[in-house]
Amino acid sequence: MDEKQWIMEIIGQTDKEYKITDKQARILEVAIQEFADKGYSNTSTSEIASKAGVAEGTIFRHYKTKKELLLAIVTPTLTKGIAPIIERTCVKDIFNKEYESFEDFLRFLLNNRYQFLRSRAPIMKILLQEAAFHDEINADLKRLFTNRVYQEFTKIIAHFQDKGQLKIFPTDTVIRLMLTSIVGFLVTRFIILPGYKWDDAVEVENTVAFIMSGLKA
Amino acid sequence: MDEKQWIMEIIGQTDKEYKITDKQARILEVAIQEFADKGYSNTSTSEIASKAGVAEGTIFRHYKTKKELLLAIVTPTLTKGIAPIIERTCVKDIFNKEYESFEDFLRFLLNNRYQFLRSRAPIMKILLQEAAFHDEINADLKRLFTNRVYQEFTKIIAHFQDKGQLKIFPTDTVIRLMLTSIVGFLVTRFIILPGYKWDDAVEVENTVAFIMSGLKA
DNA sequence: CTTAAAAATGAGTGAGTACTCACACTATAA
DNA sequence: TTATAGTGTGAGTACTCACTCATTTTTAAG
Repeated sequence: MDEKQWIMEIIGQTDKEYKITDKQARILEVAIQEFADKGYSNTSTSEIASKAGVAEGTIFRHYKTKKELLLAIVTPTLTKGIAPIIERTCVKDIFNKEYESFEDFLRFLLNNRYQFLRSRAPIMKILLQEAAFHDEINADLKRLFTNRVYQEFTKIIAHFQDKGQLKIFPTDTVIRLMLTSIVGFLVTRFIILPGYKWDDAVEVENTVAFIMSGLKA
Repeated sequence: MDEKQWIMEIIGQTDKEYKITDKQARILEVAIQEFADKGYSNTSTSEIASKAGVAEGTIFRHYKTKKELLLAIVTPTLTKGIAPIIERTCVKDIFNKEYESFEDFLRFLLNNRYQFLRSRAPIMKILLQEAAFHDEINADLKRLFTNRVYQEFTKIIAHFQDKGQLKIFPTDTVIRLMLTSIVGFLVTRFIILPGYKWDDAVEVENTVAFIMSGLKA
């Protein structure tokens, strides 16, 4: 259920029954695997086809081009993944005063993103790699960041600065330092050194403590 | 002089006169540009040749394969860049007691790496992108990190923990938090948002302060 | 069963790829 | 001048790539 949750995001329907053949699922599975391992450009459609036990033409029945296959894999994790969860789950709760302290918010955010990435590390690797070269991905990424993440974070930081919990620092700098530590942790954990023996709970706690020391009033 | 310092690193000789033709220099220049802009796999040798105003055969006169050209570009920045400066400049000075405080060391390190990357951002982008897929690069990176950076940092941290300046945290965690903030700053500054209007001196100072808050005893 | 639509096939296509090689040019030194 | 070695050339080669399409197989409803 949890392991293949991404496939539902890619298909686009969670509840309704949606036609998806075994072969289509295998194409996606193999494509994600290979794109993450060897890179989009170094993976041929014929290779995806043979490893998925499918004819090459079958890929192009479902996806007009190879790039469309890439975007089908990457876009849901980008849009349904990054933006809404931060907005709805976190921000709403914060202003509903579920979180009394910035530290609680930070802890929730880090755990939440950790859980999200656990089952999507390969897709995220593809996303980070290819964002550099495909304008479609890059534009989406920048738009989502500035319209959602950045705006919401600005509000949250102002909120907790007003409550006297945070240093009065330039907002951009606070966001940079905070995201750098969070993203740095997640990227190190899931992409650079996924094999290292982490005690994840401890690392999360240390990271929260580290960020808080630098930002609290 | 400073802008094309990388070419000396690539040729391998700083002092001695070393034969390098105009065309060879143009090949390197164009290759770096294109690899950084569009990625190694998406850049063809014929394209490099035409943009450098050179016949395609000329590239293969100097570099047996396309990959050899990539490694020629990337290896010097990896070896002559990352490892020795940290080792010689920083570590030596630290144990010569030029740095009384961890904060001074941190400030020096950040400024030093900042200067280093300023003229090598495109090469560093290529390095980070391609390290994921080329074992030659990846192996070098891991070897240099564990044998140099990691070992030296371990000593330095122990040194300042003994002096009572640093929290007694697990060394691995301290290194992770510290490097995450440093690398995060440099990558954001030079690769993700090079066009953003940074006040670099201020950002360096804030980053040093942020790291120190989280690590000092 | 019949039948029609949907899914799947895989040989085929043309464009593009990294790389080669026989030849030409140029510079230096005898 | 001639000899030699390094540099440069670009048409040519074998191959791989993403993508097509006429055909076959599978699915599902009547």
